[in-house]
Amino acid sequence: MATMDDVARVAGVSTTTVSHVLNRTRPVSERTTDRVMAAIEQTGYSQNTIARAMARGRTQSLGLAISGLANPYFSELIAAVEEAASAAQHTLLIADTHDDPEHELEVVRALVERRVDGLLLAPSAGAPSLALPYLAGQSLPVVLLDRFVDSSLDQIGSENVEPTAALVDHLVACGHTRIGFVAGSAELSTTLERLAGYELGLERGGMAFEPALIAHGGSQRAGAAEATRRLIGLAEPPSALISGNNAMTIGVLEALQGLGRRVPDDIALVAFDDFEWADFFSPRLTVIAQPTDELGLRATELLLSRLDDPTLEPRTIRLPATFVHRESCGCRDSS
Amino acid sequence: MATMDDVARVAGVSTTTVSHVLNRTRPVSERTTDRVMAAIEQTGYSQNTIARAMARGRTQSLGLAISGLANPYFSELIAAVEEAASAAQHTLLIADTHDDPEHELEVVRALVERRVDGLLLAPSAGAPSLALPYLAGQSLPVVLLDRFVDSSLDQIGSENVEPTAALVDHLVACGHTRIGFVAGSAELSTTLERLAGYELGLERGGMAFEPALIAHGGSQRAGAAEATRRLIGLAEPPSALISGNNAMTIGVLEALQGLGRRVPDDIALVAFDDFEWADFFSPRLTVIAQPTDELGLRATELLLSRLDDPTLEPRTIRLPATFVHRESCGCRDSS
DNA sequence: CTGTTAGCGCTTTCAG
DNA sequence: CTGAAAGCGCTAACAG
Repeated sequence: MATMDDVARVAGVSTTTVSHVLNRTRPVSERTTDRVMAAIEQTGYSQNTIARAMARGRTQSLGLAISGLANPYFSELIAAVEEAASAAQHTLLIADTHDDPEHELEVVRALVERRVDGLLLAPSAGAPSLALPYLAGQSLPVVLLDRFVDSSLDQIGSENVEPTAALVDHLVACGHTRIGFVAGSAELSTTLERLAGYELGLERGGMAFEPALIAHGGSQRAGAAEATRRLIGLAEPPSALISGNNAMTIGVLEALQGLGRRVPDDIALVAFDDFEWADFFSPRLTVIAQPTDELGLRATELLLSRLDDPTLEPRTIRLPATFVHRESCGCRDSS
Repeated sequence: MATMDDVARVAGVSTTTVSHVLNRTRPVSERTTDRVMAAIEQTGYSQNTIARAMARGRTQSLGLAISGLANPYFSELIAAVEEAASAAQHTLLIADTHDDPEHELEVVRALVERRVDGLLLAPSAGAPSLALPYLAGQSLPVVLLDRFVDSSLDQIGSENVEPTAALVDHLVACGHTRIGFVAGSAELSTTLERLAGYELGLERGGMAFEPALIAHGGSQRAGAAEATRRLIGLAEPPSALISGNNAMTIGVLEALQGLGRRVPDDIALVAFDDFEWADFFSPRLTVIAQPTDELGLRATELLLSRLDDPTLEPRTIRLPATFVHRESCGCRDSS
């Protein structure tokens, strides 16, 4: 594979000059430029990012470590981050943490070893004891995504409390009095906040908080199915369910179908997180939609700005999420 | 950030030795090993993949260039490839071609510039005139995924003809006589093959082939919605529809809903490609499911084997796809 | 069992 | 407007 030296030789100039025409980093006469371009063409030269990174001390790449790459929420996030990154001339390296602290540490380490210039991380519940301490020793710009765990770092995510409360408000308005909540992993800040929103909604609706109506679904599909079965198996089962995130929503529906309960005829269901296809399948889910595009864009901007100026004060940003009214709540009003 | 020299200095050995203990690439006394490990700990040393790649002439990474990262079919593929790659100690660099020849060339070039050791590519329709010729000049091991375009390269994908014919067979068995087909981009091999399967099924069912019943949906959701409207608008509209891939299936349903046609009551629908959640939403889609996991695994093995031995003859592999009977076909039989 | 040394392919002073 | 030369941090002969 042709190197810069090959190009220089063919063009009859120094590698310095080749480098400068490639990077437009100092004026080069038109004649020389042409010769170099011709030589590049002729040799089929292709830049070597590795060597360049080595010489410059930065890779012009960003790392993105999240869980469940296939999760539609994260897919949209990836697309947005990728776009923002490449607009700023950065490549994106993506890794899946599997939401497991050990694995997370491993992939974060891999990203560091690849010398990404900055890192976007959706921290797992165990991050504060593994990945984050590791990162603290690496002097690498980091922004935390989705979940809030360390205010000494830049963090960005959605509003959780009020939107979840809005879900409850709506169900209450629909006449429900027993509302079950399929919650995520208890260690995640999002879970805690959505639970707080659930309680807030209950309170606003003048309803008693009943611990038995909360079932932990572990943020994953299987756990949510399990949790749903527990809720439905209650002596006084809920007449409406709230699912804490999109992966769990699939699990809830799976369980409901297994139990022969139809949505919304037999039971109402609303959820946190939207699906791209939610309008075209039934039950048509009433949900809270996160502003994933903006989340990805702003997160990347946050990171890039810190690369620019590492002395910036840590920032925490909350973006609003919106209520999308469809039919799984079983009401006809547009509350 | 600590370098190997720092570690060597602290441990009181040469960098050579540090390198060798890190890579287990030649015996080192236990005592020395311990000193080195301690020094690594103490300095917080983290390997530098960039420098290592530079010195070794390979990056221990593979590139994956596909379109529609969010597409569930590709998401599963990514997961499988990633797993196989990391099992073989390779990092995966993922890029989205957007199924656009120009953009594809750009991302393929970016991957080459990052010096991936090998490349997995789901070629766009225009690949033979841009990305492939470029790659031909790069002496980089490549395997083509999903779509077949160049038998001088390794290629792997699913069976398309017979499975699509099976979809038709089933609809015929359900009593349908006018079956519409929402086809993908006309330049893709998958589209051609699925069309061939459609015709084959028609023929086996003793039905006339009617060009008007084929509408090109451009492989994307929007185009498929459009195509569906054309089909439904026919003087003699079809009583059953076949969608050529998962992105288009969403578009078909979108259009059908807009037209107030219910599946399967007003019209039957079957599709190529399965969805993870297809069992829990209605219409419950009857589909052909591709063996995405195996596709990803085998594709990666193909690539790794070629890295091992570049002289191998090019191989073309077809994997079977399976019929999954649910309810959108509107029949109760389990044909 | 360990160290010396010569690069890998590029960027970037410093000098003309 | 152009070049020489010194690295960037690591690996891998080669030598002991």
